[in-house]
Amino acid sequence: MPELPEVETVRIGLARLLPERAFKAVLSLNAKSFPNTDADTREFLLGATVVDVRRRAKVLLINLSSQYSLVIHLKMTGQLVFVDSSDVRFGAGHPSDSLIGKLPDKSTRVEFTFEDNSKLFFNDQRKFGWVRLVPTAEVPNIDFMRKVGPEPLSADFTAGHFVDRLQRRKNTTIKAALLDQTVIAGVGNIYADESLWGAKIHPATRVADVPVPALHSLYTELRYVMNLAIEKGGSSNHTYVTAEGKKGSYMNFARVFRREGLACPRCGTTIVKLRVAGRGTHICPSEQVL
DNA sequence: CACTTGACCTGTCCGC
DNA sequence: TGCGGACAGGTCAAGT
Repeated sequence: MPELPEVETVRIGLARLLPERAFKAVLSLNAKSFPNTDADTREFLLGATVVDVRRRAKVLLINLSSQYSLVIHLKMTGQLVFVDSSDVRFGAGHPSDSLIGKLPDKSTRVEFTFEDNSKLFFNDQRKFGWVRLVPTAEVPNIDFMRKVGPEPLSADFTAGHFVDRLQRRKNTTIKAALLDQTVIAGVGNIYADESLWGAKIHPATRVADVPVPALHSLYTELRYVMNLAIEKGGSSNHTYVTAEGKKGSYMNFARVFRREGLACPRCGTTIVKLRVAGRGTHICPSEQVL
């Protein structure tokens, strides 16, 4: 799923497209994706306008004029795609790899319609993702929000904070610690592998056994790959698309992720895939050793 | 408390 | 072609 850079890319798109639009209708096609309780929806969603669109970790927050917020987690296969009113009616004229003009489809779980007849589709093949309507003041009290760690790209997040927080998980592997959302927010499988390759750390290394200078290098590499990925519109392996229904291009810049059998860009050794922390994991076996 | 594993779903790919 | 199993960008609950 969308990791921090993908969610941030969607946020940037929605922040450009949604503010000041007013909700006119909502259709929930899967109760687990959006448990639409008619009374609340009618009172706090319909007629409300979008104030702004924010992100915390991998969660999107669409703040409404009603003092409620749509809280959205895309999990593995979620998509939020905005379709303008002219495209809702005509659809054609878009590139064949664009979803615009093809929605709703069989993965559509929620369909929002605005007063001007433009639409926002929540698509999610695997149904792990969710949309909730929550009082804005209650958002910080959601379990996930209380437990989630600091934003790795924020200006005040230092290498010192990064090292301190990772070392709280000293007996697990460095990859499991990176993926733990309570340690650092927003890191997922792609950028864990990419940053560990950058810092030349084997993902299965016990946190306590990673030298502090290597953790400092990991901090720099993680911020580098995540910023680069945001610049490239995220990584599209399979289902991920931006709010405009377009794919991101970071996978063209990936050094190890999903590149097993290909050459390491630094030393030419063949990249291998293994399993660490229950996840598919990609490394250069010459440069990342236990 | 720290850590690991399976469950949640649908779709695709790979080997027989 | 069909069928079973493994796997896919994330989190939880339940287990040790």
